[in-house]
Amino acid sequence: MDIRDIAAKSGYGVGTVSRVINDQPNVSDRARERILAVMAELGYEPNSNARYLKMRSQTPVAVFVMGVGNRMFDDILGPLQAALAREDEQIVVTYLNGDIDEVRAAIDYQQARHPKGMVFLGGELESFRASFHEIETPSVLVTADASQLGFANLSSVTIDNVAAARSAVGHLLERGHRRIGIVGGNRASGQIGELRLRGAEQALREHGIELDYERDFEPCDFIEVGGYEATSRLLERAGDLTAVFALGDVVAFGALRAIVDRGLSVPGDVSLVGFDDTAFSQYSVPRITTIRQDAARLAERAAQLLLGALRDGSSATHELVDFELVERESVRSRVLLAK
Amino acid sequence: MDIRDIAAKSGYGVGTVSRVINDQPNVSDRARERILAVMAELGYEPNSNARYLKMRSQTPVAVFVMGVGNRMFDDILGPLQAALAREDEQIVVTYLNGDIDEVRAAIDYQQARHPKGMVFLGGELESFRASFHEIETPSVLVTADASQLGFANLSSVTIDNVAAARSAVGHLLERGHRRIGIVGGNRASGQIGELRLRGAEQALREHGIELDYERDFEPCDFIEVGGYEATSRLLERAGDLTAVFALGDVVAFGALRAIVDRGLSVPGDVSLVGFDDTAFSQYSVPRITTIRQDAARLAERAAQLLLGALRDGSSATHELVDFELVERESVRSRVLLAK
DNA sequence: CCGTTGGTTGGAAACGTTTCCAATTCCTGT
DNA sequence: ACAGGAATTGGAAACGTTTCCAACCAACGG
Repeated sequence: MDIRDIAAKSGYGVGTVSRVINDQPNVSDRARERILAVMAELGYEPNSNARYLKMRSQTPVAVFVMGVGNRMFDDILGPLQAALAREDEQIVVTYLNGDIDEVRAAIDYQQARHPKGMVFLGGELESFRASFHEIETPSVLVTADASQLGFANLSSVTIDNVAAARSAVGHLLERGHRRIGIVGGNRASGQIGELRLRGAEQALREHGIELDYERDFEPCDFIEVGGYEATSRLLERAGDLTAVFALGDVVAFGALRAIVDRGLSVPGDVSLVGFDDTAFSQYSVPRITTIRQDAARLAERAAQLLLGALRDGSSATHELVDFELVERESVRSRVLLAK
Repeated sequence: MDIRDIAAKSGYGVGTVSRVINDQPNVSDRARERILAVMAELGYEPNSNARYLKMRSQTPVAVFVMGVGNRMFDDILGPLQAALAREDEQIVVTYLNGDIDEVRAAIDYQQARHPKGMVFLGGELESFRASFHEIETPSVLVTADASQLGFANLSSVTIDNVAAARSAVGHLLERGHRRIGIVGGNRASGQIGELRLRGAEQALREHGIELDYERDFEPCDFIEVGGYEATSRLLERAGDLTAVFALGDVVAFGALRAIVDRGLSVPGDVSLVGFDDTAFSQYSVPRITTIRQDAARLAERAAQLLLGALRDGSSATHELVDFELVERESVRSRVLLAK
């Protein structure tokens, strides 16, 4: 069934029918009413391919989730989809784990279909420096800072990861901790781990401590098992740690387990701070002190930025949203002994 | 840039170019080679809208996730997308929470775009009985049993939820528990909660216990906060419970917190069994005894079923995959006193 | 040398829309 | 009653493919 069938049956021309479909002006109420009635009667649905072909509008917005298993991204995805759906934009999601070639292939594949827009959640973007500069499709990075990466053509939404990590580690330092280990982040997770690490380093330095990467830092993927194994290794070689800062809640969750499995208690023996404020840290035993970044808000802003670019062609922007340290039960104060 | 540009530049006709693009026979090697070269040189990408328009093939596979926040679904989504991507099928995801009208609107919306296929994760399908019978688009239900729901036209993949729940509660009973509370499941979560509840009921009955729905059961959404609140209420009114069976791991995670917040210990005072085997139960403190259903396998089978219907028009099937009770640390045996 | 066969090839038609332009109708003020 | 403008309308062209059919060519057997 065709737009022509509707035209014929309603007694109007295809042009008029098309105008009705697209809610355009210059259609008499009588015509609109009649056409709508016929469409309803025949159960007509416009063919989206023909439509998109003509309008040279494109396939849906492509979303890349780089880091399967990072619950934080799952929390962002729902609100993102909802916000975009409100404006009638679909998303096509591609889940990727770190492997660079796989990521590149996936991006090429999606680019080839000329998506209207693109959204990147997490991931290591550095190695796409070359190709990313040429992206003209409206795109937004969530959870990574496009301007810092040097992509002037891409928008982005993040919290200030450096400041947030600094406040997390600062919290530990204020509570008297001096031997602080750090877990999480690696090449595949890219900038985000790096920034948080840098923030941690700064906080330590402000207290006159130089981070020993070999001993007190252990990288890992943002998944539970990564956090578990990394923390086990860390504790193995640096048994005197009194606190651990996990670069993500998923990691923290694994870390908590690892600490307990060594027969230590949180926060009794080791204090723990996470990052993201996912359900993990809210409901685990003990509840984990963490940095809240509001997934819904991040998603909402990302959607607005993308929509802006889509609709008005507004240019690339970097946007910061607030974070907050939320104190829970996983940090214990240490009395500092006089030296 | 056009297929015509390629034709012109290569010196062949558009028909031949099209045949090359689609890997069809009846093209000389010389022609194929030349055309491929020109395509590469010009960086040509066929327009998928024009293509689909002509081929009357359709938009991507639509996936509905009914129950935002149920981590089990997040675990399925990645592998599902990967399996489909291997066969060059895209998915567009819609996240929904329970509200029936919202769900109906979303399904209508997607149906109108004539997706190639549809996949439903979870959700309450009962109220779609009327409309679901008319679905001709190849579709598969993951986590719900189409045949039991009476949808002969839809495929589905599940574990045997009844048997699994029975073995979970059976496990508790064997360990000497007699006062067992149940949390999770509600109208919006549909069949899945019902089936598990039924399994639990059976196990109890086999031990001569009749489930008191008013006292020992508390429904809730499959999210952490739901589990927390439901369990709090349950414990409030039935303080003598020695074990809790949560109908999903997310719920179990909230339940664990609720139990601890009442000053009770798991498994010291109250034993806990979950369902799904997500990362929650694997890494929480204590680790939670649960029913493993293999998300990757579920996803893989769902993809195959859908692909089968897409490619060979194979008809709707219901498939069962294995489950397994995995014993961890959240259940303690009770010595039964002689009565 | 010619009719036949089978593999190549070109090009027109069709897919179902939107958009533009010209034509028509309807008002309005005089 | 009529000119002039605005609102409405119809229809052709275009979007970028695939597909079908007719045409071509080379090889081959008689």
